[in-house]
Amino acid sequence: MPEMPEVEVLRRYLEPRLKGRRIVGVDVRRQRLVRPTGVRGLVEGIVEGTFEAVGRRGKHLLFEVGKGGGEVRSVVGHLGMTGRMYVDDGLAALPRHAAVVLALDVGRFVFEDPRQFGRFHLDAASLREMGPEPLDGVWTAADLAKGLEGSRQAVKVRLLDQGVVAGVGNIYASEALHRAGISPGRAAGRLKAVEVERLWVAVREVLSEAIELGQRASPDFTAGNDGLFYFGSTGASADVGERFRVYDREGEVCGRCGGVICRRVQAARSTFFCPGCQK
DNA sequence: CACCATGTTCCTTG
DNA sequence: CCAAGGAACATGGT
Repeated sequence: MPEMPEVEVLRRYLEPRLKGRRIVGVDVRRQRLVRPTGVRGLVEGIVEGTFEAVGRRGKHLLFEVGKGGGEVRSVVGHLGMTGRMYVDDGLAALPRHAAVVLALDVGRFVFEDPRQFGRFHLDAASLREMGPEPLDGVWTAADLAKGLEGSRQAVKVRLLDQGVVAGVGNIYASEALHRAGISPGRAAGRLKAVEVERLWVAVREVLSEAIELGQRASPDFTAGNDGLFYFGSTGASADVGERFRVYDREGEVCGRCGGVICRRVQAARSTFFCPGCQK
């Protein structure tokens, strides 16, 4: 469930449930997810530590674990495509693809990930080349212009580069371009200033509205259920149909211009757009 | 069986 | 150097 809005909603769910909890056991059940730190490094780094905060950087979660004496270790968590995290009372059976399970002084933290593209490690290097946060009040349209200028890459592909702006993924890239009325195949460096401005507004709106929707959806984080998930799940599924204006809507009518929504492939990912109102 | 999937990295080719 | 395309990772849904 991974783009920035879903990660942020998850962060808001996790932080109050983890803050102050002590880690009494670390059970790594899928070793590939703790690379490059490794099982021993992770266990030694956080066991007997206490969660002090849960932050976020782009699509990464940052678990601040205090080890006493003022020492703090940052666990970097990434959901990949299919990762989920929740806190429960530890009584239910673990999901089939449980990857990392933390026994807490009260309750249990579970990270599961069927495809195992996610990460849970102590390596901060993965955060270093990340671009600005889109909603932190610091990122400006001029910053976006700087990220696009000189690039002949398609603007849709450019938006997926986490160094341009952190947290935009395949769904919200399509959504933002539709909202801005910009065709996804345009060369990034050839957008006019007014178009960059529209895109900047659209990125921020699309992301912040998704966070609000996720907050309203009263997520149910039981083991087999994830109310934040995009499709086909229980929980917020009633809202899902209205969430996206173009994503996964090939052949449907565009709500803005009445045209037909198209799908094309860019950088081996599906892009959805309306040729009628995206120029 | 075929094809698709919210992410990221690596490799090859032009 | 840049851009694009493909494969890889591993599993599940339709």
